[in-house]
Amino acid sequence: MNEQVLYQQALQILRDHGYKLTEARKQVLDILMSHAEHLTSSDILALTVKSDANIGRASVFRALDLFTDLGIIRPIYHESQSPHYVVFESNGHHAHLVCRECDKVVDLDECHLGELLDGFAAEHKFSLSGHLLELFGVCEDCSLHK
Amino acid sequence: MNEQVLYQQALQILRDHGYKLTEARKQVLDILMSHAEHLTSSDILALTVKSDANIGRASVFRALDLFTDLGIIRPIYHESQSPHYVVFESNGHHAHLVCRECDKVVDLDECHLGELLDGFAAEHKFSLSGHLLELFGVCEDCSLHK
DNA sequence: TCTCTAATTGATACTAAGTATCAATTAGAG
DNA sequence: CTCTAATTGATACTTAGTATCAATTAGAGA
Ligand SMILES: [Mn+2]
Ligand SMILES: [Mn+2]
Ligand SMILES: [Zn+2]
Ligand SMILES: [Zn+2]
Repeated sequence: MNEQVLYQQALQILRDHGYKLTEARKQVLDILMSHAEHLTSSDILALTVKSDANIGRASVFRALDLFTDLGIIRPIYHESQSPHYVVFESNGHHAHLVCRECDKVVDLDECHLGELLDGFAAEHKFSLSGHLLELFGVCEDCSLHK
Repeated sequence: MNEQVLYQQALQILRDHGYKLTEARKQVLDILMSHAEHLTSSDILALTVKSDANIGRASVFRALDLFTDLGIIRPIYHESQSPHYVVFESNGHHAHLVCRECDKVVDLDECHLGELLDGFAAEHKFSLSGHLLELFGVCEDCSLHK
């Protein structure tokens, strides 16, 4: 999906939840959306400071936490490094092939769960050994208690 | 699956890769296997020291890294806490329902990807908004280069 | 069972990711 | 334009995780 569209959608999510569209948040969003790679918080911090030296480190971490809470991004954890951030498509999908040897991460677009395991693995010449699937949503308790 | 079996399987994986079955590793493994919850590294460190005060902090972290490399466990990242560790079944499966409001995590046994999205969500009264699927294996390059 | 050594360990000091605090600034409602 | 609650940047701090290194040990081989 177009990064400009994702960026606008994210701004809308912030507005919808009553958060202010501050310079720091826009800068961090912009960096997240304009990098296809999975950036670490340190990467993001460095890039943000580089593009606007006035932005403080705490605000960058605060933005990442906020975007994560809002489901715009998600930290993932590969190796023992610090977390990398993944931008969700607006359909909330994100699928990876992760190599256990070299930690290469291949993004899978348009995942259709049914055919996934065999189909994508074959397509990318991966030999699979396992998977972790996380479904995000709202539980019954939380739906009721508000 | 039986925790005793998982424990023995893990020991076998260590042996198969030529790692020594040291007291520190066995203690950490034991704690991982005997707790169904998702423990953080701090939890695991505290429990290990509690059950054997001779074990050093570095060895606990080293064991977690090693087990992760070997695919026995996997760190997951919810909220901005430090990572929690997940023990993989021997089939390499692990699936969660994660509530975006309260961060509750529900384990899904026996996931069959096809029916998952709708079936499990309905069963657990979750309203889904997205998912992250990670397939682990070995990429073509790594298969060839060794 | 004993020997030998590479692998591993625990203790310790260190690094750096992430957080708490707080006075100063600002988005944006009215 | 005014006003104020939300947010910020600077800074100090906490703490998860790591690097180092001399001491110990698992377990292969004799
Ligand atoms: Mn990705
Ligand atoms: Mn689980
Ligand atoms: Zn690879
Ligand atoms: Zn909930």
